[in-house]
Amino acid sequence: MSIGPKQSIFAGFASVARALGHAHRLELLEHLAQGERSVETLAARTSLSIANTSQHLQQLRRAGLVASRRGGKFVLYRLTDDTVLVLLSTLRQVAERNLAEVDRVIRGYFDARDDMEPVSRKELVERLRDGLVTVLDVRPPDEFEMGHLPGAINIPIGDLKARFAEFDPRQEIVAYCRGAYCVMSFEAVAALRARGFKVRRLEEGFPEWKAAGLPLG
Amino acid sequence: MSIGPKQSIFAGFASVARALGHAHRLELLEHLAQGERSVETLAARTSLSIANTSQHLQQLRRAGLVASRRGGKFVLYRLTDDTVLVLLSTLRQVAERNLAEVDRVIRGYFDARDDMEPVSRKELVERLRDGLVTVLDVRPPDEFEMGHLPGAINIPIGDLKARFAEFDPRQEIVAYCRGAYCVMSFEAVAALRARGFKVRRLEEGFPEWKAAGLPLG
DNA sequence: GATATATTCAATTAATCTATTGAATGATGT
DNA sequence: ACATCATTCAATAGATTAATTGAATATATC
Repeated sequence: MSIGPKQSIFAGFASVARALGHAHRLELLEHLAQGERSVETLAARTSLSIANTSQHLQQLRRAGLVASRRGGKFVLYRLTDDTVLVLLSTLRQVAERNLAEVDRVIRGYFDARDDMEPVSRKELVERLRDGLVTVLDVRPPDEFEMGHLPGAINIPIGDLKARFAEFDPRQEIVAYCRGAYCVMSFEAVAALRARGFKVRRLEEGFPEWKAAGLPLG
Repeated sequence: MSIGPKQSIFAGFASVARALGHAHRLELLEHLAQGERSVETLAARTSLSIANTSQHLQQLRRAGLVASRRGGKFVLYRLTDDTVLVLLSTLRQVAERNLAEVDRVIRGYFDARDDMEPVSRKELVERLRDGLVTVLDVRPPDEFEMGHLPGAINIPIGDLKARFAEFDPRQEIVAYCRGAYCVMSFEAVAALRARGFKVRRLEEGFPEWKAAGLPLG
């Protein structure tokens, strides 16, 4: 006998949750949050095989989390819509708050590098208006090209130490990256502070700024 | 070699998502959203064996989604906090919007019984102030006892037809239940409309009303 | 049409998940 | 201390998921 409507609905919800139930797929979603990407590029960024990447993307697509289009030889994947970002953000908040292991990694790695309160999007919008802040995007250049905060300068983390002279020591720096736990913005803050700069991270990352409808560069 | 902090964080987030990845666990969470419950009661409400219910609850607890306490012989489970509700709500929105199978069940069953826009919490707060609406809670009495909307009358769905006389035909009725797809409120709306009453559903259910900090009965 | 590139599919293996069953554990009552 | 009730644990079997490998498919170029 078939199950009831309630069970069917819950089965559908569960299938979305299962699609999020692997670290590789969450990482793929974080990359797609920066913009549309091919399988090959995603595989390279995540160090997964192309076949494995493709399989994970199929699962994400079947769950309605990503969509794809053909662009010549390439199949380009993107997030289906902004509610996927909200879902990822809420998942993160529950895990941060309630999982001891997650809390341990946050304290042991992330907070050890930057335990200051990140700058809210609202606050940064005001600071940008006043023109009294340097905005630093530490993502790779191709992600910067796909979209960035207004007035942001793009210095990938690997180039940072070679480009310290570009910063005005009198201005505070706000650094941002792909998302709340993108290692690069934490490393950038640690490195800049070690050199005496006043620097904080932006809460979350570029995708959330964009989804909030805030101005882009 | 151990994985990096980013991978550890994603693994933690993924474990929360996996815990949501089964229809039985989502149903258990919906029941717990109404209030604290014992394993035995949850098993009875969901028609699962006690051992199976206990196993699913262990997974939910390990994922930080539920917590438990000993109350004499009984172990009482509850949702860890309100962000779990937000997570469930967002999961539902993504599934509603992006999964064809979920859309098919919604249209074929739920919308077939009530395709009117549900009443928002904000709107109901205003209508309650004016005193021009009847609020109907169709959950079982024990859930009603754990908490309900102000002024609500409790008529479980099985008793509804025997108690039509209790409704003032001049007043609109707003019916609510455990959540957005609780079958009982849809059936109640269909039955009352068939009898000529003016009736709509409340958006979502009691847990969301309570989490919004709105007054309780 | 042939070749190269990008991607997906199918088969296989290993790991993980789910439900069941019966034993073990904890609390209560006598 | 023993019996009863409620719950959890451990073992097992079957189902599902993940990664790999090689084949198949789709597109672009010549």
